Amino acid sequence: MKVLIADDDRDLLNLIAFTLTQASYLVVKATDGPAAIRAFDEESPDLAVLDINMPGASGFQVCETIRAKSRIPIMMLTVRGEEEDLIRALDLGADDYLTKPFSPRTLLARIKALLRRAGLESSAPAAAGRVALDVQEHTVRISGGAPIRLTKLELRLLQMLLANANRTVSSDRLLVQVWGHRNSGDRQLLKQLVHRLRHKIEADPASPQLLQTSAGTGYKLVVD
Amino acid sequence: MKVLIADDDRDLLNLIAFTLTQASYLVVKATDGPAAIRAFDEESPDLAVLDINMPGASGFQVCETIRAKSRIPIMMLTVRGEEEDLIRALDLGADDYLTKPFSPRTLLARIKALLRRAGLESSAPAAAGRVALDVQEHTVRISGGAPIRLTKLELRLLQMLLANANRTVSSDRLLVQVWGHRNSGDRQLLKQLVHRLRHKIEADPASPQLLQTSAGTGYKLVVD
DNA sequence: TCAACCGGTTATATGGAGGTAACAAACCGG
DNA sequence: CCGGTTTGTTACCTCCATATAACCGGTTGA
Repeated sequence: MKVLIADDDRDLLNLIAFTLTQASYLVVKATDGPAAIRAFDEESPDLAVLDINMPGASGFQVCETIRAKSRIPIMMLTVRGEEEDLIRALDLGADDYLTKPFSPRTLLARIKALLRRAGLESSAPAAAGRVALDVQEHTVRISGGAPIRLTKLELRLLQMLLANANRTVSSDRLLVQVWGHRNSGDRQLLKQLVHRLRHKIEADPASPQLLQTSAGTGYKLVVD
Repeated sequence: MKVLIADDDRDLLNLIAFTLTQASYLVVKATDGPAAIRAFDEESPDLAVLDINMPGASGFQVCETIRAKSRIPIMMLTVRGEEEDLIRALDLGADDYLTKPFSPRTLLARIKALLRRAGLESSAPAAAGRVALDVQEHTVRISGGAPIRLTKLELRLLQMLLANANRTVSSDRLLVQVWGHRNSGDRQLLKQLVHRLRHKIEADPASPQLLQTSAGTGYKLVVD
């Protein structure tokens, strides 16, 4: 689990980095807005912690930029007494905020909560019905069969479908969740991915039992 | 395994000492800064636990003094709400911190973690299945064969993999654990290290039985 | 009826990840 | 200071996941 932290206060940055590292997160640091955006592009973190007051681009701009490309959870940091900032931050798509000063432990707890909410929680081996997903090993087992190895994208897709087991997920949502950006014009990618995944997990890929199509909307994972 | 504890609160000191003694550590006690430094010089402990607020020299000074002479793991104790202290402590080279109040059990767990990280773990020579690691001697034995000498990095890599035997460990995590910092862009180092280690421990390095790669994720040690 | 659209399939190009080798730099004990 | 070992760096190769494109059949609605 990789976390991007952006704050121009180097001491605070290091303290946060240390705390998260101890909790076995991977940390990517940035001390100003442009660096944060660069780090986001290069490292593709799973979560971002952004200070609002930073030189270069403000936390707002960083938040907006990231949101334009990705749906990862974003937590904003602000100083007490500037609550109106928060409204703007949440408008721009931030998921949570924390008011300085805060204890490292608090930050850690909130980060865990965010990740849990985003369904990215590291440990939990997600499972529903006959589909058992092992995120760490990148494998699925269907009806207790042999583990099937999945690629990164296949795993993401299954994660999303599994999180909404037995319910249709729209193609647009899947595109955003799996690829992070992409306009919904890019359906070809999803078609391909579904096709490949079916060949891996379906007994008869021509008539899918698990990964079914919901015509005109999207796909659903039927787990019984 | 010898542990130095410095805290001016005698009750807490005794509680910690008792806990550690029960866990079969040797304990050296000090109730102020100068005593702590003296004890360090005379007893050469393997790890130090330092309260930040102490009469005489503060925990900071003690930390600095010890760091100037030694690389033993240092854990700082502080009271809740003084997080800025931690920044300074970590700057001075402390390895971990704990906020009072804490449970003895927590302290013990963190101490063990520190020792493990430093490769000083007292407990049983790490082993799982056919892989037996002797951390002191920097050697492995595979299926009871002859001991194989390992370099520092090889040892650490193997330690990490052994600690998660039969489970995939992500490349990013391995990089952080083995090299300590590093941007995760530096996968080449890991590739090389894996390559070298395979040539040492695998019967046929071209088709690894022990140190297997999990494509797109990382590596795992299969010990059966 | 037919054109537009949707979903499935196949084929091919491309880029990144991992393996290997060779070499350079740093380290270390004598 | 020397020689060997360990670690870091660069380059190249291969393979596979992903991206891109084209084609097919079915459905729908003008």
